Amino acid sequence: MASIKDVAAEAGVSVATVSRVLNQHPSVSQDARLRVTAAVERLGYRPNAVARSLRTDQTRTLGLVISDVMNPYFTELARSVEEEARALGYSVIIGNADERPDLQDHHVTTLLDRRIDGLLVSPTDGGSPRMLDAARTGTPMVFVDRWIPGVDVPVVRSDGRAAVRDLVAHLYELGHRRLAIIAGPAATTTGRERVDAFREALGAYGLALPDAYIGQGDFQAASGRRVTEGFLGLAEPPEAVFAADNLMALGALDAVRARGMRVPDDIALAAFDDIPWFVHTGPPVTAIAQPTRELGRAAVRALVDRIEGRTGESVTLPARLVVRRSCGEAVPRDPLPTPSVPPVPSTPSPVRRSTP
Amino acid sequence: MASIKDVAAEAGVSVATVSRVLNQHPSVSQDARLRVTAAVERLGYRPNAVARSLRTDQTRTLGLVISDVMNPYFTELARSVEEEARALGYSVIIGNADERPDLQDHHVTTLLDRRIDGLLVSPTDGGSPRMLDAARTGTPMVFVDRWIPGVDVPVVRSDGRAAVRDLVAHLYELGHRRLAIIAGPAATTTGRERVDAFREALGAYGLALPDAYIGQGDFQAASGRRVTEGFLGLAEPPEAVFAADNLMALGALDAVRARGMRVPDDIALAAFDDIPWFVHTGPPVTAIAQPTRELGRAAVRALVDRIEGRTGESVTLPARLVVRRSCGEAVPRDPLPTPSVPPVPSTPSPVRRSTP
DNA sequence: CTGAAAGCGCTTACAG
DNA sequence: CTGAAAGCGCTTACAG
Repeated sequence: MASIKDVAAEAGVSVATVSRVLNQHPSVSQDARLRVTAAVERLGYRPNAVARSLRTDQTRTLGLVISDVMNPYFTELARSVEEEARALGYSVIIGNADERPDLQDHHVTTLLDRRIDGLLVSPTDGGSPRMLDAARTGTPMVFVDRWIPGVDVPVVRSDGRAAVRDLVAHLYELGHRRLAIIAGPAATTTGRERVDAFREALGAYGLALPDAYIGQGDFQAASGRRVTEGFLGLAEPPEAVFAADNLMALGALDAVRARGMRVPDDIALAAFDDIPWFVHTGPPVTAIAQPTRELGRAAVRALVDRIEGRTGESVTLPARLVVRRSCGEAVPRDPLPTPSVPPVPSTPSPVRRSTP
Repeated sequence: MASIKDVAAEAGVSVATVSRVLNQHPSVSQDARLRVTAAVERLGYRPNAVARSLRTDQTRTLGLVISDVMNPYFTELARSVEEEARALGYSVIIGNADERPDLQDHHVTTLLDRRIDGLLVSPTDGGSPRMLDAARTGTPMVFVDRWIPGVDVPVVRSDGRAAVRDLVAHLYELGHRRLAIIAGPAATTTGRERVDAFREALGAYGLALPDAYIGQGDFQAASGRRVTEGFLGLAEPPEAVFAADNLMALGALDAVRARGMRVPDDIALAAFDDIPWFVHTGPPVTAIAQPTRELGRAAVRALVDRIEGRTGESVTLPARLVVRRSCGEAVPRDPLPTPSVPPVPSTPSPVRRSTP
């Protein structure tokens, strides 16, 4: 592969001049510029980003450590992160933690070894020593979706409290009183917050959230199935189940189906995180939608701000309820599919019905 | 961040010795080794992968350019690629082409600039000049899923011909005679092959595939919707529609639903590529499942073989039909979810019914 | 406007 | 077994 030396020789100038042309340095003669660009063209030369990084001490690369790529919510987040990063002139390297702290650690280490300019993390747990260390030693860093309390890093996330209140109101209105939740890992903020928000919303209706109605999941489908089986085996099973993410809702559907029961006739179901498939499940699933694209964008902007010496602030965007038929609403049909990424609503927490 | 010099100073040896310890070079005294490892520990030193890459001319990184991350099939492929790469000591950088040739080109260029050791590509089109160039100039490369004819690069893919035959047999058996297909882009091999296989299978039953029953899609949901609307508007609409990927099947479901019609009562539907959600759609969708994990694994192995100077051969694995209810089968219920990634069957093309 | 030279953080023959 | 030195491909003060 041609190097800058080859280009210099071909153009009859020094490598310094070639470098200047490549980096649009102003003080290069028109003549030199022309000869260099011609030589670059002839040789099909492309600068070696590795060498450039070593010299400039910047890789123009962002690391994104995500909890689980197979989760459509995170896939979409990753996509929007890459999009915004590209627009700002950065590449992104994705590390998939698969909800495993050890894997998360592996990726943080690898990314840091590669000297990425900044790190975007959706932590799987309380934070590995290496990650905490990176935060402390000044690696530009931003948390997305989930965060670690007590660590001084901006957080870009959405607030689902109002949407959870709307969901509980919706369930209450439909006559459901025994409401259960499939929680995420207590080690994650989203795992804890969604339970808290749910409990608080129930409280407003004078409803309790007994321990038996809090199932411990891990954000993976299998745990949703397991927890739901437990719920269905109770002497007094819940009338409605709220899954704290879309994969556990999938597992819940599996469990209900395996029992030969039906949603919403036998049990109501709702999920945190809306995804395109929820429009097409049997029945379509009522869900709380996050402004995923906007979260990804905001996270990248905050991180790049930090990298480039600007402030880079935390951002919280509202989530909103999307009502479908899985909680028992008496709606005959769902005529139009809901777009998976609706625009951010202007009002704090509008309840949107996918059936006009 | 501590450099190798700091470690050398701390341990009282030369950087050469530090490097030898780091790379487990045998000829280092026990004493030196101990002092170095202690110094590394104390300083929290991590070697700079950028510098190492520049020196050794290898990045231990694979590039993966994928047609569309939001497509669950490719997400799963990417996941298994990363898994296998990690097992072999490589990282992977994913570039999402979003089915856009210009984006594909952008990622290929970026990846090459970063001097990745090898490239895994699922081409979105006939191949950009830069990619073809990379293949010609000897960048280790392997095609996955899709490939470009005439380019001397190993191909790892699955063969869906037998499964498509099984699908047509299934549709025929259920009484369907007017069969249509939502095709992928003609610029992709999978786009062309699936139509060919379908046409060939129809021929075996004396059935034709008229032009009006070949809808041109682009592997994205919107095109599946558009094409299906066209089918439904025909004087003589098809009785069954075969979508060449899962996203277009999603779009087809949208279109049918928007018309106030139902699957399979009004029209049968089947898809290429099986995904976990197909178990839960209304109705569960009959699909052709690829051994996705195995494809990812095989692709990485072939690529690493090439990188490390071994041969690296093409691999073709069979796809298989998974029958559910979307084609009209008289099956009352689907008691157990189909695993999204079943083991590779030993027989060439077993028809698997998800309902025993 | 231009070039020679130093240096980014490593690895690795080479000599001892 | 060990170290001094060269060199990977760039960028960038510094001098002219």
